Amino acid sequence: MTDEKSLNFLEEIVEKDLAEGKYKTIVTRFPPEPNGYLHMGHAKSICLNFGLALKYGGKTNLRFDDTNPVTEETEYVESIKNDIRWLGFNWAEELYASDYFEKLYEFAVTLIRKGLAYVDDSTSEEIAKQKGTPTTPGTDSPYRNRSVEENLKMFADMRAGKYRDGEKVLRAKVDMAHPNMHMRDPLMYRIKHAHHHRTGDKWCIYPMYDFAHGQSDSIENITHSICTLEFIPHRALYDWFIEKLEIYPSHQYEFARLNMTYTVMSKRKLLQLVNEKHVSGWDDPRMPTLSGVRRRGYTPASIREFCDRIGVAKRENLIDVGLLEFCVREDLNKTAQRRMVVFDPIKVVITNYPEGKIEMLDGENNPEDPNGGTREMPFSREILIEEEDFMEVAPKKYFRLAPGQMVRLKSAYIIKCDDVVKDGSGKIKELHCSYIPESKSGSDTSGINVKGTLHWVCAKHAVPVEARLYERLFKVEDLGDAEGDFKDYLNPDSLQIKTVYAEPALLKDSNDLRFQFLRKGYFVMDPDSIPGKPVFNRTVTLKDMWAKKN
RNA sequence: UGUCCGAUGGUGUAAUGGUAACACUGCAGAUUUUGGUUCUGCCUUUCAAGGUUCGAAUCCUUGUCGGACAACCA
Repeated sequence: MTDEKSLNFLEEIVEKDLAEGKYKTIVTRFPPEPNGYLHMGHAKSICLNFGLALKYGGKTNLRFDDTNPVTEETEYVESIKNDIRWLGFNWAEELYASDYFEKLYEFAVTLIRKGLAYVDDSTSEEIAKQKGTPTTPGTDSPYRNRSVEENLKMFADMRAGKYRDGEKVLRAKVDMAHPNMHMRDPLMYRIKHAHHHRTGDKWCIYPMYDFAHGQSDSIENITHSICTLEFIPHRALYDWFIEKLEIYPSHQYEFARLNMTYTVMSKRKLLQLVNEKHVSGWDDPRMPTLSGVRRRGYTPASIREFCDRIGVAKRENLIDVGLLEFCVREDLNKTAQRRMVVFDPIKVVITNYPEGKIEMLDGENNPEDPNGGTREMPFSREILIEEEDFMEVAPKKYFRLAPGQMVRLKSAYIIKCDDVVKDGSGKIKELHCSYIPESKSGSDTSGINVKGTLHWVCAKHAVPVEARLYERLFKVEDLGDAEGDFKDYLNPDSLQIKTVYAEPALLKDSNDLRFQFLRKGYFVMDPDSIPGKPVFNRTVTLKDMWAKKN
């Protein structure tokens, strides 16, 4: 292989570390907090962490960062595991920060003994005031110089439940004048008499992120701890705890999180959309959650490809959602079986076709796949075509049906439009056409060349199906840039539901749930489907040069 | 008005002192029983000013712009 792909900056670091013998093998981790559903931003992180280990022969742990019992639930643990597996990755070990609570407690005691941590009675408001501001130094807490013995005793009492929530905290003793706000005596432990999804009521003190994450990495011998840019200022603290504790030195590296056009990518905002019922749930096909894009019909391969194409760097970015759509079209074009479905039907009567005759025609399942096989579709005197495929007065480059004009019916015959039948109000009721018997698809001896090919369904055999057509959730490209409430920019037309008419094979001999509705887009069957009432979600439309120009 | 991070076509990402490239988008054309796919071509790029150097997107200085940081969240 000569198609050497250039390395991203993290791959460069890993290769350098490996080459220098710093590590024999690398260990990464994916550390979600089980307080919400995974989204495309997580997919980027998952592909990065698991991808790195896969590429360099290391391993990746799944570690739930469950240090805040108030917001975390087992339900989320299950959905997260499910999403990672769906994406196609396997973790080496399933771990929890809460597994380390006892160890973390010991670490805290160690720091107290070293005079590097103290129990503070200040209220949260007082502590906030002590912190100062980014441009002015903080001030020491009046409790900063308690004796080691007193701190040890009080910390033990905190654990023993002798205090109420918020009454005391454990703080690291670093430097209240540090230019980095995170180094101004950060909190290590807070009191929360809350039930934890794994440890139950065993604990009433819980470590903060900064006192849990790095140490958890260290315990697991994580070599490369990869997180997003906003943790850059935390790195000094991450290193400080590891240094003072003299434990395995994991290292933190930061990359820029994923932003996509026309959507939001924060758990908080996504939760809001769910709670305020702007969408049907976390798995609403318009959501950028993994459960949402899965239901929308995106394939794991297309998402992995997307994550590969967007790259990894440290600069802020806003990825065009069109790239995601490109990736799924690229995948589905090769794999999805073709079916014909008419959305806005207009009846065509083929006047020279025998009444009562039904012919079974063969149609390719997938022209991109030579082994894709064929399916049968009924053809008769009355068929349905798309309303927009006929124009009474056609512009110059219109290849579709118009009075006197000929088109090919896909996998069937060439027809010519002879008559437009209207009702009393002048509305078109049906089209009268004649077909060319010797133009049958596959054995065409007519010698006629037509420019346009239309999809169609047999009127008698058409199966009504519910189609859910999705557009972008928001009206503006860059939500980060938009003034005011992001919900003001919701696209009111992001979901359109309509009854459409499908060829019978859509519901019969199909062993896959993903299809290309010819000339319409890629669709996937929705779990809302019940026997006799199928529902299909539009994953993405086909590229349509004609529509774009008109 | 502090510390830290960043700045390359419309959007992303490369080029690691030696001809600024790849993908997506856009535009034009060819092929096509999907106005799809495929193929071809084109458009468009180094934040600014100084400096180092034979040579700078890359190194140095200053500036400009964007972002992060003051939750008992992660």
